[in-house]
Amino acid sequence: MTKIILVDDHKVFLQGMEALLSRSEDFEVIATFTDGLELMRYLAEGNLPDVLLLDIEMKAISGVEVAENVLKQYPSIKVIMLSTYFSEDFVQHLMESGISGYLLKSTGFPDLKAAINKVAEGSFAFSPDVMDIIVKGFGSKVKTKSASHDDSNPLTEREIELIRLIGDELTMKEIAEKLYLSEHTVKTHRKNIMTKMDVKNTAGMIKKAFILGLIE
Amino acid sequence: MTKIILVDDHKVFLQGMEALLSRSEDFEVIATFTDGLELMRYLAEGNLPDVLLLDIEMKAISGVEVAENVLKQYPSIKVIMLSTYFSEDFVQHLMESGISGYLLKSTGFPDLKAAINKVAEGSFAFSPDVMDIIVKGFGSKVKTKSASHDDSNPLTEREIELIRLIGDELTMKEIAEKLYLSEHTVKTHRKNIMTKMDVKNTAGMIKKAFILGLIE
DNA sequence: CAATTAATACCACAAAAGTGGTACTCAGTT
DNA sequence: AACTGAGTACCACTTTTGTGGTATTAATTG
Repeated sequence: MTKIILVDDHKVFLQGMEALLSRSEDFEVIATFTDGLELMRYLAEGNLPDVLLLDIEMKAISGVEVAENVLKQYPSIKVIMLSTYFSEDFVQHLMESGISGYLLKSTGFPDLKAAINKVAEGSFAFSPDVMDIIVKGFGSKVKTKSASHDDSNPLTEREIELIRLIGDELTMKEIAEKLYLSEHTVKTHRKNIMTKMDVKNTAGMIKKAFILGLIE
Repeated sequence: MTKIILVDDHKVFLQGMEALLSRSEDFEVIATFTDGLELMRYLAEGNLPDVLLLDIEMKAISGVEVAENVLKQYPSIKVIMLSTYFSEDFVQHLMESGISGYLLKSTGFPDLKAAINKVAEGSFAFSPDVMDIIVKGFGSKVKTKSASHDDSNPLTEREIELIRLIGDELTMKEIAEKLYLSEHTVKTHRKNIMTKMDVKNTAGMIKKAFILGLIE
């Protein structure tokens, strides 16, 4: 019997998943949460699942942060990320943090069940598309370590704040006014953000921020 | 017994919803689809549901287009849109097309069931947050019809193509080269896109495109 | 056939974004 | 006490976006 916790900010999804998983004898959904903070509180009370299914796109705290915290504090918990999209560097970063799986939501339920079982047994489970990326990624990593960008990615809180304001269509000048900062400062932040995110322009930044669940 | 069709490109979500709905005597899920084209084909064969639950964010064809086609061709079908986000003008536009409901995925299953029932009876169902927007929106619509932007929104295929390329971080020049167009043309397209989408800059455009399921 | 829409192309100017630096301060860490 | 990371600030320069027009063509639709 595999004990599972589900986290996703879409309640219907959560309930649907619970219904599906509960039909199987192998799984027990011990709790569901719509945000990472509640989850952390629950874990702190000593309620530890075998597998944690974690949606990546969450508003309050991004799924990535939650995953990292959980893995650091409770290394015995197997974490499977669920996402609509995939992003190469992103998956790599998460793998270094120790996730056991990364599945796309376009995956069917049978595959999901199989994935949970594999992970519960200590193995790994990644969507085929994701596997491609991983394999390719690791190949290029060995060859061109230097060409690889800053993979100690973490955007600071301030930077994420900036990203959101940029997403709200504010210009650097407007952001500077709003935050009582110099326009120079804001431009520096944006510059750093783009370097960290490895994007070329605003379009890429906003798109990636969306994929990473940083905005909306 | 309400006949339901579900459309969402996340298979797990689809299967979860089906499981949940099937537990109730009131509902019968007659089919599920991961894209709009298959749905249209199925409807064309004469398989008509009472209620169509339609995810808005879909890659191939956006949920909005699907909704409009369905409503035009099969006015008897009640359409409920499911979305992660809401956007004022967007909801208004859809309402003019005749949708019966617009729910956020953060809605719980009980509310969803209630919504389906209401809609099946010929009523409407909108998430509370969405209601706020509608009420506010209609207020301002009466007052400042002129201030309201172009609500005959439809982006052309070419425009959507451009949006995707912009999202891929290409500049106007690069897009022009790629598409064998003059840079002027590309700029004109972008200008029109921004007017239609009612956004101020690239950041807004990409964000909205994401929300509308136009990219990724 | 007239009207509309999509796609194309051009112009000129203003406003931002993007590039590539340096550098200071404050907290927290080693 | 030295180091690091986050946040702040500045400079100079180039490129791209964004604004606000006009206009032609082909295709579609009323």
